Amino acid sequence: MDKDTKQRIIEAAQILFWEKGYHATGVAEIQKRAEVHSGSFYHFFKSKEELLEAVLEFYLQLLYPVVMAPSFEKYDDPIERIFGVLAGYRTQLIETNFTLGCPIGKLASEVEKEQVRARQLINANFEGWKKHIADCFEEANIRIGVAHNSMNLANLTLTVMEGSLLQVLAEQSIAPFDNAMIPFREYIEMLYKP
Amino acid sequence: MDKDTKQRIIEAAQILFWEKGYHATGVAEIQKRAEVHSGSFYHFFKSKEELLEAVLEFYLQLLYPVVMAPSFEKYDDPIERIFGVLAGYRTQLIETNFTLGCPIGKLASEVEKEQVRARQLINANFEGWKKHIADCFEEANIRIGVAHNSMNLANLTLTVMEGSLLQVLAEQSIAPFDNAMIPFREYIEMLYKP
DNA sequence: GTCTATATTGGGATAGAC
DNA sequence: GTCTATCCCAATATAGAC
Repeated sequence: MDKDTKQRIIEAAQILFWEKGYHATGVAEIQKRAEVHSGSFYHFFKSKEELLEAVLEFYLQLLYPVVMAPSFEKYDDPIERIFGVLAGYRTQLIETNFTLGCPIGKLASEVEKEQVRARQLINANFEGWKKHIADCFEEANIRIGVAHNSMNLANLTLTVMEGSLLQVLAEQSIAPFDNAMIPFREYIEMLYKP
Repeated sequence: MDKDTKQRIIEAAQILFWEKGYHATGVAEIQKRAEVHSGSFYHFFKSKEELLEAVLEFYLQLLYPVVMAPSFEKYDDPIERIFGVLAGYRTQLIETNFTLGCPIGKLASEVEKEQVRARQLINANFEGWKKHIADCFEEANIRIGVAHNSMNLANLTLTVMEGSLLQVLAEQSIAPFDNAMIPFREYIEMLYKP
């Protein structure tokens, strides 16, 4: 059975915003991809911005099952889980020939201060991401019997991920990601295997 | 004496692209800010994209004198020079109430694959930035008598800077920057003071 | 809820006099 | 090199029948 119309629009917008960005994607293009006409579109969303908010809410739903779960199910070790999540972004970049990085990061750089709700949702996505990663660091603390600030480490992890993805997309090469991972991993291992 | 028209256009575009981004800035807005009419604008630039390229070339000129020099002149120690450059971004964020981050990073996230020349110029800016920072790491190697991969460390530095700025602008708080700096600095000091 | 047709604005860009 | 006026199209959004 077909997904309902509203969800088809959200998913069409999601992929287009991810590929090209919010401003560069036209409503007409979203309608075409979703196979929906203008009347239906504006029946569900009163504006493009409202659709953006729906997309960001959808990302919030996808965060655990799509971003975290594959790595969390593959690995038991909490540190491996973290690097597994990062490896997921790496794979995505390679498989899409350096087209798809982090969709939240992309939108974060385009959303303006006035778009209050969209900003809140971007922050909720970042916070959720960091929370899942911080939980891993926390578990590593417990297992290994040390005490590092797990939320700060999660913050650094997101920082390294976003910063290297920006360069990967600019350079169209995986090198900045791999080159950042080496010292980042070295640092984390130093903390947990002193 | 007034700056010439072409330069006034470039500088108007530079600040607007920095504040709002490339897509969100209209040519009419640039003309107004530069106090130039449409005829003059298109006398100098055949398109908005060509102007973007001129702005990126201008950034290449500003890289050393504006971004690097203030810190390089303030500090003699190469590692302090690096953190001084990073502190410059921090100051800019605070003083502009979290409006102005890294202009190249902002443009990097908006420019599409097809904008070949603009992409090259973005990469040239990133490469130049990393080269200056790598030179500092290299000098630290020599002074301290160790051997770390200075270009990889410069890559990590840019990564941490860009990744944390993205979060700072999203959250409208300096915390992600400061929280990333702590472990980053700890890592660098560990390399050079083992 | 969906369709076609259309309103309306603003975008980038051009024409041609001066 | 600069001015005013304007073109052209794409953009978001709406109207109203079905």
